Amino acid sequence: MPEGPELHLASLFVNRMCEGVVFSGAVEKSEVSKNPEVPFCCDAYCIKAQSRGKEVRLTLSPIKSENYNKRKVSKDQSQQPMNVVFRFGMSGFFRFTAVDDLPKHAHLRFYTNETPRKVLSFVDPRRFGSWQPHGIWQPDRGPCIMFEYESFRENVLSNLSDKAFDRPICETLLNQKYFNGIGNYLRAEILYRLRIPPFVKARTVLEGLEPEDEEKKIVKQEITVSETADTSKKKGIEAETPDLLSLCHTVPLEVVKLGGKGYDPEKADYSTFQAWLQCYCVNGMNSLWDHNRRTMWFKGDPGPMAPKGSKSPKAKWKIQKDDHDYTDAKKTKRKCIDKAAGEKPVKQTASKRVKKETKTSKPQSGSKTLKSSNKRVKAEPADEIKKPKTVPLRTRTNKIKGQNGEEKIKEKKSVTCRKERTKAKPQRRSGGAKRGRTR
DNA sequence: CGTCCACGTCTAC
DNA sequence: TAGACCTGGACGG
Repeated sequence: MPEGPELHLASLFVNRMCEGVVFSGAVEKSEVSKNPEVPFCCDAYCIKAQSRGKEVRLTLSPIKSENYNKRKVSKDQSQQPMNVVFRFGMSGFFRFTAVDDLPKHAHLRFYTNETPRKVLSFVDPRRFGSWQPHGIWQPDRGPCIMFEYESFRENVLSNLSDKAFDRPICETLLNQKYFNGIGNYLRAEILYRLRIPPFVKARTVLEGLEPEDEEKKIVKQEITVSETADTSKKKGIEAETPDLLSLCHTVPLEVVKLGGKGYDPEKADYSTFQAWLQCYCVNGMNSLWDHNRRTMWFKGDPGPMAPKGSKSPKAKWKIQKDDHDYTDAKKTKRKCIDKAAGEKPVKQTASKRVKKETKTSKPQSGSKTLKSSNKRVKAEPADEIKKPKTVPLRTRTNKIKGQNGEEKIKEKKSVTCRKERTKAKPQRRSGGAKRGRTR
């Protein structure tokens, strides 16, 4: 769930689920996690959450009450609240379940004092996420794009001489020192709204923007289009087009407004988010790897700083957007991709990506299948449903798969590129081997 | 069964 | 500017 909106939704989730709930005992960490233990233990405490950009902070507060902690009242050094700051990596999220339903990959757990007990878990399958006990907002991260808009804007515009702005705008947008909360799907959606070519120098795009941004009332932008149009007519004021920094604020807030649904293909209503996406993973859009080999989705011209010979990664699961068939759009599907890919991909992107050492590590926490293994209902009529649950959008009728198959066109070409993944073989065995590095 | 890809940092050459 | 760090889903053979 990891971009600003998802982190914020996670904080809302925690506050909603934990309101009035009393937690008790020690905080428990999974065996496999390399993150630090959280040295907090209390007979009765509550949990509150707050988000800032791509971080979430939980505050564990001992409950003062004669009912709780009575025996140690004398202990003047009564426990103080503790902050734990989380980063979600690529796959982190919070869950609140019965103890018996502890999710797989629940790496940090807070237990309630109920009976039966329940547990708030930080779940993180890939373990790229992290937490810091006694944590503070990471100092190098800038103001939150959603909830510290004015200082965010100020921070960017007063530092345009920083070499961070020498890079293509799409890469600078991932720099958390200036865009705390923007991630890969947001950069695509934001640039797409303004049709800004992603590989144009960031400074070029940003210089000239007004520091204040006073005239455009952010609130106004949340009104429906028609309404806005109306208003501007009445007042005779031309509704100003939001600039890039304004969209860095409002676009993420749109996702927050979608509610429980952010980027999370596992959720049942993932389709709501999918329907919201206009560019990221949308069929018909172009994509290229940026200089960090992150996929940049865009439409039209990539811009002058596009990595030469960059390939367009093969996207499976592209979203089909036929619904509103405004004019063109549609029919272009896939052709764009071919084009990008076709531009003589100069395999140069060297290779790398070896790995795959099948480690022997066992599924740490319990076996997923245990208890209610039947979770997956599989109600659908087997035979030919194709699994891609992620493609619920209508129109999957004909094309879909077939279109993917289209790769056959230049397949040989792509094949050659792929091929060169030679090199290194897994060294190091799994498990305990590495493990050094603290913090 | 093997390959590729994924919402993000981190840190060694 | 490359990997490293991880698991798992979608696909291809």
